[in-house]
Amino acid sequence: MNLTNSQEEYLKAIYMLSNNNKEIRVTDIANKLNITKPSVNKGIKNLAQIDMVNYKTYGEITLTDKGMLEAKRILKKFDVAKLFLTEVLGIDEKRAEEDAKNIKYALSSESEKKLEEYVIKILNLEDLKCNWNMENEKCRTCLRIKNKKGEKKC
Amino acid sequence: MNLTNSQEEYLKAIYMLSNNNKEIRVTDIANKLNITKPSVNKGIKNLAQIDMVNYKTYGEITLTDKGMLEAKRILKKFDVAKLFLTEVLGIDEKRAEEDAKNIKYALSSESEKKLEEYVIKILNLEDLKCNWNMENEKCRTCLRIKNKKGEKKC
DNA sequence: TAGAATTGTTAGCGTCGGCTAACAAATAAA
DNA sequence: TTTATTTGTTAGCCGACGCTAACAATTCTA
Repeated sequence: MNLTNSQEEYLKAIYMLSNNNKEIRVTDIANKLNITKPSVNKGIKNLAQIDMVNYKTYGEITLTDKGMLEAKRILKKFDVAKLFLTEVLGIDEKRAEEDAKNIKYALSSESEKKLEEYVIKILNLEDLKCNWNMENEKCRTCLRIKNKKGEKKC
Repeated sequence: MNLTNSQEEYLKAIYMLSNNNKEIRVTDIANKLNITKPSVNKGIKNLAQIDMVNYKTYGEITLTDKGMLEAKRILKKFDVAKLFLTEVLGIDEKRAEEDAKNIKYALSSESEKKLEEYVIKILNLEDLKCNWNMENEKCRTCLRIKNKKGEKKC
């Protein structure tokens, strides 16, 4: 498939926004990614061409099945990198998110797998199947509300 | 300064090649980075403009003082990332170098610092001031030949 | 429902960083 | 020293991905 980092960021943004149960608009993505609407427009058309998003002029933006799979793969990588940065290295969340965004693209799937195993081991977790969506305080997988004890998994 | 990843790779390549005590030519860099000579030519002219390398048409390519500082900073980051991947995660060297190349660019200096501290702690090292240059089997800092026991530092 | 505000699109620009094709300079060999 | 080989440069193309300016469609509101 080989998406660019920019394309991955679009898919990630759409996926995260899709938790809010409202139509996703160009403006939402532009705000989330801090880029202009024309850039988003171009990027989305681009992703529609490779069948990652459903989109037609002035229409709603949704992920295709293919796009959804990719988005989940991307988010997983991002989550693993962020978790490592925050929980293992002790980096603050803002900084960690910024770095994880780029690290996720740098990590081969092999390294990601190893990093995930490492994080699980070090933090004494059972697994990382469930990750918290920091966006809306729900787990991305099971959609339960994040508890107040700051637990890392469901 | 804010160099691009491509620019960092040029500086890193020049620095590593400069251990061989022979004139660095466009071809050397092209071979090392696996890109074409015209691309290198453009890249080097670019770096000369921002005073990172000394270069004039058909001439030798060397790092300026500024370029040397940057190169060392870049290599350090790369080394830390690679060491983490190989020694902590157990990733094979080829893969680790490929990933570290990109990770080094993704890491903020803050994350790099924390990662370095972490690697030092986990591997029970005193420090990372001396790193092996895997290219020519000499330590980048003290230039001693790598010993056969596979020691990680001088 | 008409006009204002918001949202979305198009066109075109600029930079980065590769590439090929073609040629020029330098070096090596006959 | 003349030719062949290697090395380096120039010109120009292309895709990715931002941007602004201008305009079009849609939606909100008075």
